[in-house]
Amino acid sequence: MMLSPKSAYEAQGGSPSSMQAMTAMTTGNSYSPSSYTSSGYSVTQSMTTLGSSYTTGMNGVGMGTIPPSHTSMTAMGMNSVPGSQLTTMSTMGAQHPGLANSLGVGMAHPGQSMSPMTMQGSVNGVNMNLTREDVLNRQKQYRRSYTHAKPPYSYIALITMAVQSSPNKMVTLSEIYQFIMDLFPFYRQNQQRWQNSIRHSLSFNDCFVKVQRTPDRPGKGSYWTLHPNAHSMFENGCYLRRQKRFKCERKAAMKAEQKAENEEVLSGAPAGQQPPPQANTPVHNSPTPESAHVSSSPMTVTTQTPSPTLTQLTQPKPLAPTAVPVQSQHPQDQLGYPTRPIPQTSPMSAAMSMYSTDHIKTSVHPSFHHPFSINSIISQDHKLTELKGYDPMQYSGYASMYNTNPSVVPKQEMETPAVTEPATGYFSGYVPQYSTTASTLQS
DNA sequence: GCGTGTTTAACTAATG
DNA sequence: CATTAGTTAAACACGC
Repeated sequence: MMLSPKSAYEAQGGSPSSMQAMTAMTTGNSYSPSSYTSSGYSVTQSMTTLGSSYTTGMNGVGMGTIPPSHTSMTAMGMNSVPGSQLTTMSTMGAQHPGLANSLGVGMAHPGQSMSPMTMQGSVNGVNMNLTREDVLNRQKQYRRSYTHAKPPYSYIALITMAVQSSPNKMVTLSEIYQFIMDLFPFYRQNQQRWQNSIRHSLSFNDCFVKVQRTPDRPGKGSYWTLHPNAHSMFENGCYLRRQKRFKCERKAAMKAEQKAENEEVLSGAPAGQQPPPQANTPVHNSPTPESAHVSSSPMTVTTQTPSPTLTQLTQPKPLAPTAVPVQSQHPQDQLGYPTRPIPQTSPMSAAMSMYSTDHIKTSVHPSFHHPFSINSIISQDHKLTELKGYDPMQYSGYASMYNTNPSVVPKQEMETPAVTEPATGYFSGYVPQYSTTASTLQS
C-alpha cells in the first residue's frame, strides 16, 4: 500500500477537521456508537455531559464513520513518527485525548486511583475485566501517546494562541514557533514542514497583520499581530475550523486590481472596469494605513459576520480579576486600531479565552454559547486551573487544553505547580521563552 | 547560509 | 457536487 505524504501525515495525528466531525457527532442528545475495537481495546462507559446522556466508545466517536483505510493508514503512519507510541490508541483517540477526557471517558492517569472495576473494557467486542496493572500500563501508553498526537487546532488557531498569549499581543515568527513547540510536543518534530505552513498562514490570511520593527527595536523578522476584526473569526463557537475565512476585501480588491493591471500590461488590452473598492461593502472604523507601520496597506476590513463596532471595541468589557488594561504599546495602537483591554493571562488561559466565546457573547451574540465549544467543556474547570497554577506540560500533553478537571488530573501533578503565579497574574505555570522580548517591548 | 516572508499549486476534508 | 478552509510542498526574494 502506497502512502502519500499527506496520508502519512494524517496518520500521525489527523486533522483538525476530524475533530470537528467528532464534535458534530456528539451534538446529538443521545449518542451510542458502537464500541471501538480496531486496536483490540475499547472501553464502554456511560457518561453525562452538558446535560446530555451519552454512551460512548473510547473516543466518544462512532468509529464506524472512519473508513477502514484510515485505520490501516494510521497503523502505518505510527511507525513513521519517531517516538510515537500510538500503538493502542484509535485514530480519533490519539488526536483528541483531551476531548475524550473532558467528556468523562475512562481516561485515568498514572497515580490516579481507579479501581479495575471502574474500567471495564472489551476486546473485539468481548468484555473483559482489566487488572489494575493492565489499566495502569494502558494509561501510561495513552499518556505517552498524547504527547505526540497532533493537536486538533489549525495553524491559524495556533498562531492566534501565540499572539493572544503575548503580553503585547504581537509576536515574532520565531516566538510563534517556540510557543507552539513549548505547548505541543507534537510540533517538536518535522519542524520544516509545519513551520513552512505557519509562514504560509501568516502571509496568506488577512487576519494576521505584520507589524514592522521600529529602529529602536532591531532584530530579525517582523512582529505579527491579529487584525482587530479577526477576533470573531471563530464566531461559530467551534474553534477548530472557521466557517468563514477572515477576508480583508479591500486588500483583495487591490490585489485583483493589481492583477488586472498586470494582465493589461501583458495583453495590451484595457483591463475591465474595476469597481471602486468598498463599493458595496461596509466600511468599518479602520485604521488608516498611513498611520501604521504595517506592510499590508489596505486595512479596511469587512467580514461576513457582524463585526464589533467601534464603540464595542473601545468599550471596556468587564475584566477578570487578573486582567490588566492594555498599555499604549499595544500593537493595535501602533496600527491605529481602536483598542480594547485584553486580559493578561497565561498562554493556556489565553488559548482558552481565545477559544472562549466571551467577546462574542458580549459584542456580537449576547446569548451565544456553543454547547460544544471548548469553552463550554472546560469553562467550569478553567478558572480553577488558573488558580491552581496548573502546568499543562507536566501533564505531558494538551489534554488539559480541553479538560483540567481536578478529578481527572493526577493529584500529584496538581499539587506541584511549576511556577508560582506572578503578581501580574500573567500566568500560572507556563513561562513563555519570549517573555524577554515581550518585556523589552514594554520598555 | 539561514531565517523570514510571499506566492503558487495541489491536495484533502468539511460544508452547503 | 461545488465551494471553501486548511495543509503541505516548493520556488523565490530579501536581508542579516
